[in-house]
Amino acid sequence: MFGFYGLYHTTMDDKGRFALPAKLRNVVGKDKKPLLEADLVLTKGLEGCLTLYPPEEWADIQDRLSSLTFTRKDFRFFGRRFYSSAGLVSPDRNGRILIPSHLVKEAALTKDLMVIGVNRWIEIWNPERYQYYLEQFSGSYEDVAERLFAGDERQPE
Amino acid sequence: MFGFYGLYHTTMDDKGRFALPAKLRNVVGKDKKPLLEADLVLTKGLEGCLTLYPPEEWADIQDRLSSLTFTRKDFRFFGRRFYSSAGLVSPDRNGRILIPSHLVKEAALTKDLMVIGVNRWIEIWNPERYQYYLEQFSGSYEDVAERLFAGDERQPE
DNA sequence: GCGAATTCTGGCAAAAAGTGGTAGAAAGTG
DNA sequence: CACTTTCTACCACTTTTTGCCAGAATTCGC
Repeated sequence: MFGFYGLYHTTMDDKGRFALPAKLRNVVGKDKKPLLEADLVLTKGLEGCLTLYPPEEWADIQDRLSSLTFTRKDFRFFGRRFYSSAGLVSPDRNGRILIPSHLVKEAALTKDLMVIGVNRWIEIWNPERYQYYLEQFSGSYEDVAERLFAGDERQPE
Repeated sequence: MFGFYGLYHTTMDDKGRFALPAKLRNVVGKDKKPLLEADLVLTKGLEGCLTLYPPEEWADIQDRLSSLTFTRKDFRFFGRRFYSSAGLVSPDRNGRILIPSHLVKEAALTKDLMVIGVNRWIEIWNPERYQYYLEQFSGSYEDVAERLFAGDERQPE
């Protein structure tokens, strides 16, 4: 029912902190509690962004990853990469989050940030990188929509 | 729910001690007790790193290994190599750990260390070696991720 | 359009983490 | 057995981090 929506522009200060946009901060779950209350997990996302997960969503991801066996080389690689680029963060009294410096580097973040709500999680992008990402896929928004809903008998609500 | 995350850069002094990054030191289990309280097991890991296990995780590994039969040549080899390079260590009052000198050699450690959290354990790397390891696999992060999450058909609520 | 409330931002101060060194204990050696 | 050397635990200082406060700016409601 509820989720994170929207696209926001914000800035990171010289300590690596950024203010979580209020619209995202106040999103609540079904228990009416803010989703971004205490401990969140910030991690390297796909296509070069950072992803911010609320606790429930993170637990879900960990469950799925726990089935990976570390006797396989590629899973070891993914595990190292994935967990080493994750970090527990929590908003301070002013709703700001400190981004670990190695993640700042991974996502090539500078002063200006783009923050987007993607339903169950939040993504943080370098605006230029996001722009570039969008351009690569430009024109295919409608195509993807059609493919996604192909064979889906339900009508959009 | 939570484990060891993140990537840290630290140094080893001339006695072979290194300060465990605070973010790793303070990780707690579900019983709210620090995972790295007393005795930890440090051992030769895969791909040329060292691995630091909290007690529970080590017990788990021991269980799994003990089910392997020692009548097989390769298991005997692995057992000898694995257990002989393991050692009990514990952080001093300042959160530093002394690395046994033979492990320093095994992992080709010098003054600068890279410490990463890999969920259930911690790995210690020679930074150059880790860099080299990453480069060997570069590009496969997104691939592995897609394979992992392939077949995930959940619809938004 | 104005006032009130909320959100944002820079800076500071207390607390925590990191670092080097030293003294006491244990181990090794003649 | 006594002496020397190595090892280990702890102490004290420095640096960094982090949580918090106060003022500025913006948004929202009336």
